[in-house]
Amino acid sequence: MRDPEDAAEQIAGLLDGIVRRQRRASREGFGESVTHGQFRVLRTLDRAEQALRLSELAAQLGIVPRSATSVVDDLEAAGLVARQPDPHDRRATLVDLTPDGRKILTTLREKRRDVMVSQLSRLTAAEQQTLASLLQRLAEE
Amino acid sequence: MRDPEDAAEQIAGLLDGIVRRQRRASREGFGESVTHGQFRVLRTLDRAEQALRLSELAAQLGIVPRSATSVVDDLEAAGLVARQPDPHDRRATLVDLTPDGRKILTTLREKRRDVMVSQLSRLTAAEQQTLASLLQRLAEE
DNA sequence: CAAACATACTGAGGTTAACTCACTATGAGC
DNA sequence: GCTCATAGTGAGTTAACCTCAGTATGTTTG
Repeated sequence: MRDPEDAAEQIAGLLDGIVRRQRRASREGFGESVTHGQFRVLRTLDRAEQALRLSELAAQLGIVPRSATSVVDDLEAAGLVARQPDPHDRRATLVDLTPDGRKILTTLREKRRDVMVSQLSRLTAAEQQTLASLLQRLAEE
Repeated sequence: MRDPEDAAEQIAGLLDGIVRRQRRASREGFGESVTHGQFRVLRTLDRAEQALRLSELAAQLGIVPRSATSVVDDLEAAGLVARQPDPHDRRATLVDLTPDGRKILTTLREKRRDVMVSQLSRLTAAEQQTLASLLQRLAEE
């Protein structure tokens, strides 16, 4: 066989394929409501449990601040997040979930979980646990 | 109440983050030469070990044929793949790697492997093996 | 065997999720 | 008070997808 893919190559390819499929399924599942990128913002804000500066939000998402501005624009127009000035720094704006945003996030999480279930059900609970912890270590900074 | 992410949610998020980071690193690593999408085409053709119809290529990539056309256009312009008419069906075109394409693929694989090494080195060889096999099962149709 | 249907590719144009570069407003250090 | 750094955004670009419609060719069938 020609030049077999080594472990790194193979894992990279598998990750890529799985995420690709999962992403597509999410898009269908989410329907018109919210894009994947918007979902990531909602989830990040929820996890923060407080309003975040736009730049801090961007950092947590791993994107540049300018990109976060656009996503927040759309979410704000949809009434799912709100901007407010940072009282301590007039350059900064704080972004937080609105009640509507919080509500829709719950729904989306359920949909996304449903989407993953068909794939994940091929693994036992113990295997899922193992997978999660391995991925966790991969994901660390 | 804030409903901790269950296993599916958590795994989905981790996969997403890892691939995002890996993709960005690849982009930097690949430099000007070839995009991620183009790399996927080269890899698929190489794995096939023969020329593929454009539609078959698209199917293996999990994209619609129209999208494959564009990637192949660019790769052909760069001299990394070649189109030739299918002798058995004048509607179809066969796509195959050129020697240049094959050569660059080797280089790219090395770069991509390097990119993953820093992440993957956090796992032992045995853990990498486990991870690969779990992902393999997730990735099955 | 011609009409109807199916398949293979591509032109035109749109979307998502990023990016850079350059700008304004504000804050901080000397 | 001047200089430099930081926060956000306008303008414009890119990659990687998508759909819809069109042309050319193959397949089936009445």
